[in-house]
Amino acid sequence: MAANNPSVNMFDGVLRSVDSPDSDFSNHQVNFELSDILEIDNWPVQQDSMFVPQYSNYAANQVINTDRTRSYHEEPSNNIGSSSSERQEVKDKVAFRTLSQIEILDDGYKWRKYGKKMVKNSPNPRNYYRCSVEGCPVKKRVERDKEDFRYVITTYEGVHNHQGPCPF
DNA sequence: CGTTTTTGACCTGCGC
DNA sequence: GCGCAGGTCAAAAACG
Repeated sequence: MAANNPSVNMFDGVLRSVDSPDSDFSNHQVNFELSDILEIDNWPVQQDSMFVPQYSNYAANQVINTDRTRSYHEEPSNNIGSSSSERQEVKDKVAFRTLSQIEILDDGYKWRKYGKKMVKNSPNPRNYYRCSVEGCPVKKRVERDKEDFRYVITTYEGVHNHQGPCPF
């Protein structure tokens, strides 16, 4: 169901964090250093905050394609027997697809891998990462697209507790 | 020597 | 209730 046409539009979609105007993502915008190959002008500049990961580690001839936009909130369905429901805040879960050879996308944060799993219906494993900063609930899930091995599907979950360790 | 990766085991939700 | 599939833990190895 995923449109496998990698050579067409560079930026088919943009990742934006809904309902989080001052999400931690917003102050984490980084300009791409790949302006040679990326048509920045085609970037569909959207409203409020959008999250532009930092692809500084990419080779110069890599093609970035942020394709999918998905974000939803996990709302409390029914808390059975949970008296002190720790339903503190909504969980931002965003997933996007990136055309890249490498899967470790340096987005400025430090991640610690805590699991790997082979998923059914896909020959590729799925890697589970967690933000190295203690107390930070952000998790990240990286897997290759089963249709196109050239794509990497990254799923962020949660909002960072801390200021992003921006090395620049 | 501290931090991260690796990897199998364990846990849990869900469908049958 | 059981089995499968996805998600997490944790101990040991690997790494810088």
